Amino acid sequence: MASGYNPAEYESRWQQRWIDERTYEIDNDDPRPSTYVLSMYPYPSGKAHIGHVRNYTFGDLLVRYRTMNGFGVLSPIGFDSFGLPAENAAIKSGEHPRTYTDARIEELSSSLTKIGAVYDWRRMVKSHDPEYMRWGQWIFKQFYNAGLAYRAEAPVNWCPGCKTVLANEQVLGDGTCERSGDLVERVDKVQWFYKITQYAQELLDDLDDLDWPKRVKTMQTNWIGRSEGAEFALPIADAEGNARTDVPGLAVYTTRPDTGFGMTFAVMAPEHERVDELTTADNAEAVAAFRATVGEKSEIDRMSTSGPIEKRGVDTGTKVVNPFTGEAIPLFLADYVLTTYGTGAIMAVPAHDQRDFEFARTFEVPIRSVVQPTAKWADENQLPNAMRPASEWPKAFVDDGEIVNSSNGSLDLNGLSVSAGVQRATEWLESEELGEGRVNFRLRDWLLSRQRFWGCPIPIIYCDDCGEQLVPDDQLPVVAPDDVEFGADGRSPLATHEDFLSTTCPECGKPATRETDTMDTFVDSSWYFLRFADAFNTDAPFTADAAQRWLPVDQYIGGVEHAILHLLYARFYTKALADLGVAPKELREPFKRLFTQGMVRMGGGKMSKSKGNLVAPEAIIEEHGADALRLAILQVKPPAEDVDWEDFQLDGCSRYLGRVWRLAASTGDIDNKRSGDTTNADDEITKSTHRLIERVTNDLERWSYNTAVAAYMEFTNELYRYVQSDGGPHDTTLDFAVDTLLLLLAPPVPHVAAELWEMRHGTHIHEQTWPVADESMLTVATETMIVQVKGKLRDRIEVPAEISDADAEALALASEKVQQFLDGPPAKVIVRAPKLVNIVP
RNA sequence: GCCCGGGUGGCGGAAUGGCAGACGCGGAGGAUUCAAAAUCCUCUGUCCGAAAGGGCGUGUGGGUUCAAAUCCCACCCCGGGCACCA
Repeated sequence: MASGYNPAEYESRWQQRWIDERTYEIDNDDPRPSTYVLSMYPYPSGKAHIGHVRNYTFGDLLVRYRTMNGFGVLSPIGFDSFGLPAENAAIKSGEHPRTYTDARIEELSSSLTKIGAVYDWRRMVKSHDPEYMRWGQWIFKQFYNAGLAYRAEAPVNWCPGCKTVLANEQVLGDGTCERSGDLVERVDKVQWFYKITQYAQELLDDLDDLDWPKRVKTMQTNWIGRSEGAEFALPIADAEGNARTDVPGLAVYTTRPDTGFGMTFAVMAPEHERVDELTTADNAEAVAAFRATVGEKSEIDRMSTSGPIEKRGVDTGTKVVNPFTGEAIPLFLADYVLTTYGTGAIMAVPAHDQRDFEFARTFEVPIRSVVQPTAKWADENQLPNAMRPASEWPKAFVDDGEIVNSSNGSLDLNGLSVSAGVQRATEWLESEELGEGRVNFRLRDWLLSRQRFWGCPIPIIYCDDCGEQLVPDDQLPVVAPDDVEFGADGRSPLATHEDFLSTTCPECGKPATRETDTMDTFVDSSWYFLRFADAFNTDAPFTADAAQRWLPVDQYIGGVEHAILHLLYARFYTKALADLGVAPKELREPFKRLFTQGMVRMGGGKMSKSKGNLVAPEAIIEEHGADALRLAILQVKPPAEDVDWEDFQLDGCSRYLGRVWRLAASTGDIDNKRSGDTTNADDEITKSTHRLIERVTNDLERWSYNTAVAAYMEFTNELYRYVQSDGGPHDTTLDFAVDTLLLLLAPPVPHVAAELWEMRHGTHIHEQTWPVADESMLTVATETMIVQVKGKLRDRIEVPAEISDADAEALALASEKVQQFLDGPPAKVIVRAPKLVNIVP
């Protein structure tokens, strides 16, 4: 036997060879069919932890597999290198974020190399690279000129910990900042926005054609939140309850115009712009008091339903007219109506909306049923008689039912279903010129400005005379100065840096000031995958031709935590760039296929730097080798699932690679090898080899890496038995089996496969072609036919693979074991030759 | 509350209507060795049985089917997302 498996001897040597020999560098004129495999570029936090290793192992396996399949694979890597941690480090230590970040990139790059991941490093993109910033700012300008970037005052999310505003997408469900965990405050501020809402419908529609995990698509669908309904005006009532014509009505939005006859009050958001106008003198004091309490509340308090409901609304004293019934109804303010959605005012139908129901109960507004509850619903709610008045219901009836009590001189909804009622009521509103059908989205525009230093500056200059001006192209990139001091107060030093601030107006040449806000780092990650396609271009962010050559990304790999942040923004950017003619017109989506891998946990919890439970791969690689670590990652669990570090089986994987090593390194020394004609046993090995090719190829294609590892192990076990068998192995049969195994192992464990292949052949395994199974070798001579009696296994019989149904049935019925369970001729026999016969007595 | 996943040995998991538990970990036994490590081989769901063999078994309860971990209905539990969005 050859010397043992010793990865330390050769792993770094192969890593260096892949770089020196430019094995995975690829040019845009490469003649091979192209494919683009991309793992989400990492935030450079320093040395890799085991979670990184898992993510980048999956991508690397695919790059190597596709390369062996004859593709010219674009496999780039970059770093999402702007962001708060570098700035926080600067505040703490005084080290400039750039030097800090460059050092972290160095560490992470080195880690990636040590796990055997291969990239075209020439194409590296770093967010903080001035050349990348130049084009990022240039793109901002195109968006600005197209009306897709604008500045506006709006209620925004302010994180007191990060001292910056956040996008809606960065505020967690509990109202805290996704980064610092601080409670986010709502403040009015002038900020920069991208008009992502312009693409809401397309972002929704195009999800259909993406080969993405269903749950990610669902999350985006929910986030975009399309709803169909009607927008119409409630006339303001005069003292007699008649509609005034001298003031415009109050616009409301509803998805249930079918329940218009059940509207017994209306509600405005406390921040609604017409509150003062529509409050009576008598109620002004109460309204002012109410608005003050709402203003004090945090978003969380406001969202919680635990507070006393009587504190959550106030009567304006004004009445509006329900256009369906002609009745004058009260107008309230309530904190459950949001100013940012729809028109900021609603028609309230307490019988058929739970929030309206609770509000009406407290404020003693009539509850009028206009949809007949179903008997089932009445039953579930202990209402023996569904006809009881709605005021006695325990809750609102919101399901489909038959519309009742709903007619006036020109509209009759009675007897219709909810959906038919919605349609008829909308048509009526339109014909009466009261309103129209309308689609609303939950999605808001993307707030992109950040009051931070370590980000890409927004290329805007403010001039007292000329107003907002774009920085001219020849002055790009706008780069933050180096001579800055980070104070302990956490504010961006940009805002107070005189040399940075003062500039001249590009229009009139007079003194002017720069915008000091920087862009959200999600802007940087919204087009880096396009830059990779043309990374050396100094005249443009990329050419449409280069983008056409590589995009969309054929396989994108990353964490599900980006489902509605990065993955939505990148889709918007791609669509906008295509419409602006920067990217190819046809490029509507950036990522054709998406795979979301699970994360690595520790002790059941998330691994994180702050918890101090990161597992560093270095020590593991030293002890077991990078290949064993990669194999353990693949073997332990399906790649889409979260995994606990405790479940990794490094010893087992190490042991397995040792078995492969001894088998492949020693086949020349086996002394009982035969030549010449092959025996049945030899032919079975050859067939198994072909079956392995088939199995592994299928498993790699369907991301079933854990079963692929099982297949390697099973086959290796079979080869061990074969080598040790009485007859001994046949020389070419064994060589074929071992060589094939090595080829199939090359993507998951690239170093050991390369080393063994070179020992055996003197060539480079990663330049070999992926083996193809011979169809004719996948057939077997005999099958084990299972015989069931009434679905229970009673016997197994070896039968020829091409046995007829009749023969199979006869054989099964003749079985002694089967006979024991039969007392007479069977009632029915199901035959699926050659796999199964099921006898029903 | 709504929307997605998921629930299988001591553990990670396999099985896309047809032999439940592949493969690995852990465990037991054996070979090799002066001994050990390493390595190699065998066994390992559960109950009854000396064995042959048989019963039971994929969260729970029903159903469809010759046949269900797999499909359908109801429920329980775990994980994730969204959540006053009118």
